[in-house]
Amino acid sequence: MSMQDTASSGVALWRLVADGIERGIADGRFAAGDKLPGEMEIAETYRVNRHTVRRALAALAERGLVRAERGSGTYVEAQKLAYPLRSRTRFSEIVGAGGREPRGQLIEASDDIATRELARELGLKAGAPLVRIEAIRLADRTPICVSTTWLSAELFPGAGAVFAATRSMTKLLEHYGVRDYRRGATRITAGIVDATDAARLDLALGRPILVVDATDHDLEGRPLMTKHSRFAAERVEFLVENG
Amino acid sequence: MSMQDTASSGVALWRLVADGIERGIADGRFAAGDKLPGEMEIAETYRVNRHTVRRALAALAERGLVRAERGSGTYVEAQKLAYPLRSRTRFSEIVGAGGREPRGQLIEASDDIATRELARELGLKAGAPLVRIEAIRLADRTPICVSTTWLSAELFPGAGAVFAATRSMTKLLEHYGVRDYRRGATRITAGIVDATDAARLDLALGRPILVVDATDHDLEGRPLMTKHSRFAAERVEFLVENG
DNA sequence: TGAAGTTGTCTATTATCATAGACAACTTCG
DNA sequence: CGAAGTTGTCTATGATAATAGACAACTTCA
Repeated sequence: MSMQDTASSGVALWRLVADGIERGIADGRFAAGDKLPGEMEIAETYRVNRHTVRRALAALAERGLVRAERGSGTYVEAQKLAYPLRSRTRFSEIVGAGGREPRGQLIEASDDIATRELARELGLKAGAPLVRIEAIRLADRTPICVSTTWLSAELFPGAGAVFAATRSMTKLLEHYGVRDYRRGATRITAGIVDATDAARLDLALGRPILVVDATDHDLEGRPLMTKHSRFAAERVEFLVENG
Repeated sequence: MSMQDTASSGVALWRLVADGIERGIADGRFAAGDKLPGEMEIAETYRVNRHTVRRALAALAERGLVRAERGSGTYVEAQKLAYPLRSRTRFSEIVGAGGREPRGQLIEASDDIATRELARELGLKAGAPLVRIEAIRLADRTPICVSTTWLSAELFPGAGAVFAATRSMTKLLEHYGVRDYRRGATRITAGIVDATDAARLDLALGRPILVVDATDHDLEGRPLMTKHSRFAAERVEFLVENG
């Protein structure tokens, strides 16, 4: 198989190889710390040139998923991010606990108007002015999730700019004097990634995603913000703790 | 966006455009007979060169999904294949009823050994010799499903060669003197396509598939063959008729 | 120490991807 | 008819994708 001698599918060969290896890591065939097969062996199993394998491994290494050691082999770096769903959920703490570096980045901030549903979640009237923040969160260099967050524009004026500077929801709330907050009910569903999120999460089109809807409250129970998050299903594992 | 000025994702631009249009057809934004937007307009919405759009449309036209009319426009040809699940289910009849030409093709035939589960379905002992047939079914030039079929090697010796010649399970059974057969219980689940099936079905990696497991019996209730089929979810719609 | 196996780097070639511009051929509609 | 809009075809250019072969640099292990 190659881009030259068969009808092209529009998907580069190295991407097929990279996806195959990533799937192997995701489903446990290659565990964290494991040594991958040699480049030659991978090339033979996929019936592909060794350079094509190297392109695939380079893409995975660039995301921190594998690490090559000259003369020795290529090793699996990452594992599924264990993501406990607790009342006090902080992305940075969860990622940091796994020894990885949390990062956040603003994609877009804009003004919005509360739908009836958003208003109910936030304890506002329908039509109330909102700030809508579209952000992506990464562990090391691997995108984990994209979130759409809505806050009251009256309570948090200029929230978009503050998030762009701090890159953290926790610090954003601190900026407005909120010292602590808790997560309310969380709804989890699954779906297929759309083209926009696929590009943001560096996911192949149509891969499964975990969809999480949740609203955070301050310690008095007043709603602060409501979120709609889409997680790359193959990179994260939710842990629900009973009790 | 282009292959040149951004980090490449390993998926060709024309494929993204083609997938977008096909999704539009699948979810009803473009109905059968509808005129698509002009090539220029599509190019603008995807921010892509017109030639790239033409490449995408050519791929869809080659599969019979759209039809271009010079000077007029490009029109949607296909619609989801309505696939009724009845006791007497024949792929060729279902496809023919929709005015499309059914095709079947052998991918691979090999000997196999009955697992406990396969043996139970076929009324054999575990370890009994089987013939395993891997086949793909198309409506016109669009792949609809890939099936793995197991038959008893003792009852149907050389079944692989017969299927390769006849390209039809019904004719294969006729060759061995089976004049009619009925479908037993059918189990339907969903999943994500793997790389092998994705290539066979001309599906993007990770797209949803409908997984059907079923066993066919002769009129006396003796099991003939058991199947494991994977349908491209976006091209087919199962109809379950009550009664 | 030395052989075998591994990743890293280099050159080279061919096909595909994407863009750009121009014009022909055709349909639709006023 | 004639203008506007559509698909079809041509040439051209630069960047990627994939293959092939060779050799260096390094690690592991007997």
